[in-house]
Amino acid sequence: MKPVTLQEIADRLNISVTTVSKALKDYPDISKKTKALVKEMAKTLNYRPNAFAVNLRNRESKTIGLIIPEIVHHFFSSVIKGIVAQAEKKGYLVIILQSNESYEMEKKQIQLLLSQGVDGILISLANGTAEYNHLTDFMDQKKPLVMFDKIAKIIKCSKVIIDDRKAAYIATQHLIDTGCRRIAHFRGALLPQNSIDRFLGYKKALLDNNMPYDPSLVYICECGDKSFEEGKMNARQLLKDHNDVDGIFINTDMVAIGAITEFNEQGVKVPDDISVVGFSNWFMSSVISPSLTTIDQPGYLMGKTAFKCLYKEIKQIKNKQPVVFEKIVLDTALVKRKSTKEALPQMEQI
Amino acid sequence: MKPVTLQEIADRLNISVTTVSKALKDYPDISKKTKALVKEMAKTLNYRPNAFAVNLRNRESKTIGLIIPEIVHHFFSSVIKGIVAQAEKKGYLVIILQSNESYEMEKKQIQLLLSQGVDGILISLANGTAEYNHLTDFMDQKKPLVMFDKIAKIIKCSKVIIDDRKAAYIATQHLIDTGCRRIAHFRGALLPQNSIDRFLGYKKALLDNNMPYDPSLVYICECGDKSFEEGKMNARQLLKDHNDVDGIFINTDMVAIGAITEFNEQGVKVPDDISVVGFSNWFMSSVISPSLTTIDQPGYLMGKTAFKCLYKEIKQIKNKQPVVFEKIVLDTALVKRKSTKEALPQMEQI
DNA sequence: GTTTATTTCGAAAACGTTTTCGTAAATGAA
DNA sequence: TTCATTTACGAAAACGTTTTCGAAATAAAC
Repeated sequence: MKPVTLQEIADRLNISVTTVSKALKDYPDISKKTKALVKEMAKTLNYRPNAFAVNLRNRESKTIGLIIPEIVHHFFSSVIKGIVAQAEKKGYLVIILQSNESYEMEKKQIQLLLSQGVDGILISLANGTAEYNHLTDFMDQKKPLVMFDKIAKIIKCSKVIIDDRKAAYIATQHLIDTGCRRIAHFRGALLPQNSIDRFLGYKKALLDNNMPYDPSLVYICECGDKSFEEGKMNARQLLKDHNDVDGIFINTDMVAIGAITEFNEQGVKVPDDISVVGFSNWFMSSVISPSLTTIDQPGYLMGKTAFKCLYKEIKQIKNKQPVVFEKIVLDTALVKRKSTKEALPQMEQI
Repeated sequence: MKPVTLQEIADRLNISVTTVSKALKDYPDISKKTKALVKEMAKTLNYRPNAFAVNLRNRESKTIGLIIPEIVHHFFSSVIKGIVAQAEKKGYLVIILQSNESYEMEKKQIQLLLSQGVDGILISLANGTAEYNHLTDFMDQKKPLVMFDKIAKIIKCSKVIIDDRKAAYIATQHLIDTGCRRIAHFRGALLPQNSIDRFLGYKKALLDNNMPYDPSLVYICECGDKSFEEGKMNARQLLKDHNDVDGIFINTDMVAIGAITEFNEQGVKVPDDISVVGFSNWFMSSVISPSLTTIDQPGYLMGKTAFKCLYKEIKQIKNKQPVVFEKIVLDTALVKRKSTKEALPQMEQI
C-alpha cells in the first residue's frame, strides 16, 4: 500500500535507481530497451514521482501565490480565472489568498507563501498598503513578483495594469459630451494608485473642457465589501449637498449600482436628472435598470497576461538570465448603456 | 545570499544540526540556554525552514486542492472565500482549479493535485461527471476528499450540501401560495444531483397541491457560463409554447435574471403575468428590476464547513484514527422579493 | 592485436529536515 | 568512592529524487 518509488521499480528490474530515473526522463545514455522496460514497469505499478522530493532537489515547486483584496468580486474572480487557466497550461498551480484590503494580512500572507516555497507571486495590493518591505523581502529571495491592477509605482517589478487615468478621462468626457455640466465623482480609497489615477483623469477632463474642478463634488468610498451601501449613502449625501449635479463618474460599478438604486428609490431619474458612469463592467451592470454605462476592464486578460509575465521571469531567473521588468498596459473601452444620455451633436460637426 | 539552513546556524554556534532542530521545536532534552542561543541566532539570520525538506520528511504539504466548475460565479466565489479563510486559520493553503464543467478536465486536475502532494481535496463536481474513478483513485492514497454542493450520492465520502429538494419544494410552494396555477420549471443539466433534487422538489410540491405535473413545462439549461442567454432563450420559447403559464421556478439566479430580462423586453409583466423564483441569491438578484425572489444558499458557510470537515479527516488519518464520513446539510431560506406576488390569505386562516 | 571511441550503466553525493538511539557528562543516592 | 539516574547533546539514517562522474563493456579504427 506504500506509494511506489524509483527504488521499487529498480528492484523489480534489477537495475539501479539512477538508471530508472534517467530512463523516465529520456536521458540519452540509456538504451532504448531499458527505457521501454522501465516505462512499462512504471506504468503497471502506477508510479508517480514524489513531488516533495522533486521540489527539494530542484528547488522549485511549480506553484505560484496569488494575493487579492477580495475574492467575491466580479473583476477579481475574472482575473483569478485567467491566471489559473494560463498557469495550468504551463503546469503551474495557483495558491490563492485574500488580503481583505488589509496590509497586515497581506504581510502575513507573503511570509506564508515564502515559507511554502512558491516560485513567484502575483499580487493586487490592499487599500491599506503603504509600506512595501514585505514585497521587497520576497524579491530579495531572487523570486519574481508581478503586480496587477492595484500597484505601487515605487516598487521595481513588472506590472500589468490599465490606463486608469485615460479611462477615467474618457468616462468623464462622455458625461460632458452627453450634456452634463456639473459632474461629481465618487472616488476610491486614498492610497491605491488606480483610485488616484481615476480621480486625476476625472479632474483633467473637467479642466480640459473649461469646467471648474470643485473638491466638494468628490466623495470617497472604500470600495470594500460594503460598496453597495457606500454607493447608496454617497448618493443620498450628494442629493442633500448639491441639487445641481447632473452627472457622476463613479470609481467602481458596485458603488454605482448602489447609487442608482438610491436614485431610483428617491425618484431621481437616471439619466434624465443625473447621468451615471461606472467602472469595471460587472455583468450585473448590464441587467440593472437603467443599465449602467461603464468602462470595461479586461479581468480575464489581465490575469492571463500577469501570469505570462511572471512565468517569463521565473524562467529567466532559472536560466540565470537578467530579468527585465515590464509595464504592460491593457486596453479598456467605454461601454455606453442607458445610465447616460445620447451624445449631443458636436459643434465641430455642424 | 544562499537561504540559511539549520547547518548554517549549527556551524555558527559550534553545535550540531540535530540540536538546532530540536531547540527550535522546543524538545525537552535541550537546555534552556542552548534553546535561547539557537532561537536568537535563527532570528538574526532570518532563518525560515525549507518547506520542501519539511514536506518530504513529514509527508505532508499543508496544502489542499479545490476544484470547482466555475470561478466567476457568485456562489462559488463565496465558497472559495469561506474555504480560503478557514484554511488560512489552520495554516493550510488552497490550490484552486476550475473544471469548466468538464469531466476530462476534472480528471486531469485530480491527477495534478495528486502528483503535487496535496493533503486533501475539496470538490464540487462538473456537470459532465458521471464516472468517479478519478475520485476513488485519490481516496485510495489514503487521502481525504470532501464533496460540496454538486455531489455524487454513490461515492463514500463526506459531503456538505443543502437540502435542494426541500428548498425547491418551498420555492414552488411559494409560487402556489401566491396564486400561481400553472408553473413551469427551468431545470439544470441532467446529471448533477442538485439539479435532479430541485426538479423533484418542484414536482412534489405540484402533486402535494393537487396540481398536474406537465413535463412539457420543464426546460433544461446547462447553467454554465452562458446562463444568462439560456434564461432568455428558454423564456422566449416558453412564451411561444405556453401562453397560460403564470409562474416559473428556475434552477439558478443567473438563468432567472436572463428570463426576467426577456420578459421585460417583451412587455410581459413580472410578477403580474408571470411570477419568477430563482435559486442561490446572487447579490445581483436584489438589484435587478423587479428584484428576484429566490432561495438563499449559504456559500461562505458551505466553504467554511467543507474545509472544517476535510481538516478533521486529515487529522484523523494522520493520527491513524478511523475516519467517519459526515453528511452535513446546511439551511437555506426563501428570500421574498418583487418577482412574486404577495401571498394570498390561506383558507385555513379565515 | 592494440588503441580509441562509443554506448550503457551505477555509485555516490546532494537537497534540508526530523527523529531515533546512543553516549558522555553531570547529578544524585548509597 | 561507586553505582544509578538524569541531563544535554550528537551521529546517523531516512524521506525520494536528480545529476555528476567514473567505469565497465562494446564497437570502431588503425
